[in-house]
Amino acid sequence: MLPQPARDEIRVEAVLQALGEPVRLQIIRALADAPDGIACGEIELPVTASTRAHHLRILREAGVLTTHTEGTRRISTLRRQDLDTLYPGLLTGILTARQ
Amino acid sequence: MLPQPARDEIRVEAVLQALGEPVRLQIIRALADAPDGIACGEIELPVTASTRAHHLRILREAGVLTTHTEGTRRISTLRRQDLDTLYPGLLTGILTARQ
DNA sequence: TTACTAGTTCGATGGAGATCGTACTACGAA
DNA sequence: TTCGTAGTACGATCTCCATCGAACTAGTAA
Repeated sequence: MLPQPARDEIRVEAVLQALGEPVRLQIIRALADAPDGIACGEIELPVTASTRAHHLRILREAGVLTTHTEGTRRISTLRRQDLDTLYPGLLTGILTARQ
Repeated sequence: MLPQPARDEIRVEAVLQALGEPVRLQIIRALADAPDGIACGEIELPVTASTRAHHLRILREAGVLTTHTEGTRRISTLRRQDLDTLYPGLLTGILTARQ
């Protein structure tokens, strides 16, 4: 598992800043549809692989998602329980807002 | 009342981007403590008046707060009901996260 | 009128960060 | 081993935006 903040190290400023970017919001929505996680490359995004890796790092370091390795692939999963515990309703509020 | 988006014009991207900035989050927290609104100048912020006005405009145009004029003062209020309707739990999630 | 106060707008600046290409690592298959 | 694939790290660039000072508007008071 790649380095990430513990639940009590997650700061709401970092979470909101991480979510306030269109590409990263797209990633979050893709992850929300994949409860068992998804490989980075499988998310359709209008950016190159290196930019994608950059955004995933931001999200991971903010505590929004967790990443573990399976062979050459890296599976990312929403830290839904941690976020729901810290900020009840936040994630749901964002995800249900999908038009 | 200053120009602001109607409830159905509020976009979650704009809201999250507006909230993902430390000074603006500080403003939101001050507003949350003042249900009847508060004059911009009364919020303690580590920025000049013009920067303050800039942030308030961002928040207003995103649909997070509403502003009306009382004499020379501009009173800002959280659009709590609109936000709760659109993104139930989001605001509460953020505000209860205050350390 | 004049003066003061509250706040906005404008233009400029500086810094942060989104983006990319390239080089790199790590794993799996042939 | 060699090759291909998945993904990351680094350095450079470029755009966005937070910030400021200065000028401006509008209301209030003397």
